[in-house]
Amino acid sequence: MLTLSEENYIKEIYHLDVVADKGISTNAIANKLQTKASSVTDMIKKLADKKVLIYKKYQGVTLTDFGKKAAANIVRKHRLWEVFLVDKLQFSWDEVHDVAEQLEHIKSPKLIDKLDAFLGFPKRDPHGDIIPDKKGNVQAQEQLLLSALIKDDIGICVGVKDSSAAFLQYLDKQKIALGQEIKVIDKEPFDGSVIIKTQNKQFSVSQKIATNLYIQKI
Amino acid sequence: MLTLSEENYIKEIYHLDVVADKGISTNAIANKLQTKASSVTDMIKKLADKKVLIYKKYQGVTLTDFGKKAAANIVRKHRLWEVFLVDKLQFSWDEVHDVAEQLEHIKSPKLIDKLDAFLGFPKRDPHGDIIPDKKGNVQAQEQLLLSALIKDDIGICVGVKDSSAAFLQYLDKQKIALGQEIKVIDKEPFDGSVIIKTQNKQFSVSQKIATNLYIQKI
DNA sequence: AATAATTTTTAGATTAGTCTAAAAATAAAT
DNA sequence: ATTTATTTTTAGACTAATCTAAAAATTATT
Ligand SMILES: [Mn+2]
Ligand SMILES: [Mn+2]
Ligand SMILES: [Mn+2]
Ligand SMILES: [Mn+2]
Repeated sequence: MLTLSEENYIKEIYHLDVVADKGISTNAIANKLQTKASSVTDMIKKLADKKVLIYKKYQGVTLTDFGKKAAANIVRKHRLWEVFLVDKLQFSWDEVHDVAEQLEHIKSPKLIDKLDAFLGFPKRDPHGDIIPDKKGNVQAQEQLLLSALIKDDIGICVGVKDSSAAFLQYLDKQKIALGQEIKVIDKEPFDGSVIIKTQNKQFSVSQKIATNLYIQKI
Repeated sequence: MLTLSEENYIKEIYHLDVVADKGISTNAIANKLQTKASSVTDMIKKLADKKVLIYKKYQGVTLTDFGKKAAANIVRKHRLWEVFLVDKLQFSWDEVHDVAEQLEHIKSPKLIDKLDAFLGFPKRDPHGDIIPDKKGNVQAQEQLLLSALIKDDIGICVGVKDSSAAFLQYLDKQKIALGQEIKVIDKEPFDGSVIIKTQNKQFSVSQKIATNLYIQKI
């Protein structure tokens, strides 16, 4: 059985694992978890003992298959709870994360199965992130950042890379929601900003916005 | 802010407080929480520092108003989650307690308000226990144990005193559910058993059953 | 290749929550 | 009113999770 702290470490390592291909460094973990490197070293030793990850001194860590499954399950719970909060309890998408951080640690396989069914077996969470299935598998997703599109490309807005409240509230303000169609009218090479058209309105978004919004081309 | 352990102590003391009128003894708490008396002594000192309860050496403890409110809030959360599990996720009433023990510690006032509304502001949990309101007040309830009724009394089954899975499953087997009408046909003084009629069936229940079922006379 | 900078690990402390065993206080029984 | 039994508290120890400061290893730079 994993403790709450162990679960948080595993989940963060899992998220870091998606991008990196080498071992995940002690410092990278410490930054994400807002702890000190020395604390991370202590914890990864414990997690290595528990066969959750492979650790060689100074080489960083990689999750074992067991560790990956455990992590995917926590992510699954986190995202299902986020769907619950938004779909059933009318939370807005910028206020669900902290509560889901707590709910993801509730231990009851039955609860998650029933919640999944109650929600209608959702595929994505309110931020467009894919919900891992019961076995820990994550559906591949062919999506691009808005910044990767070119003039005249059309796509559906399917997710956010940054899911901070600030960014989500910006999107709300601009009436950009997931599921919505977006057309790239033009791009400004100088500052990377993108002129888009959505809901019959045409306006410019900065590069920072464009590199944090996932689009599925159609 | 209270830790998970502190919350569990407070909640148990609150439950013990309802019955006893003197201070709650160290041993009573230790028994309920399955810990040692020495651990309880340590914890109640900490809780006294936090103004949750009054503690005088060897005299047991009593909750302060602040402590009572905190406890009622945990109980409120526990019971609302139980309603959610039964009403929305189709759990049976004998399998919700352990999950609710975890969910009751989720910290988010907004979550509980929204959950309460989502559930239609229930007054009682699946075991017939009154759900404290937001301010920590508990509605008075005029209910008797089945064992306190006499021949020809009629009432509605409104709650259980023992909510162990074993007892709840017994009730399921006998098709005794909350909200149901029960008539006392006769009582056997020798062993305290009670002959009841419900749903057109007439049968005898033991004293143990009769002292664990709450009835509201009509 | 040697030196400097950075990262990672170790050593030692701290806090929360728990335990066992012994001491002290209270309650019960002679 | 003593003695005995029970309850409660204290003293000291343990584990989990964290920290600071120092040592060791790795990486980057001259
Ligand atoms: Mn989230
Ligand atoms: Mn999310
Ligand atoms: Mn319960
Ligand atoms: Mn209940």
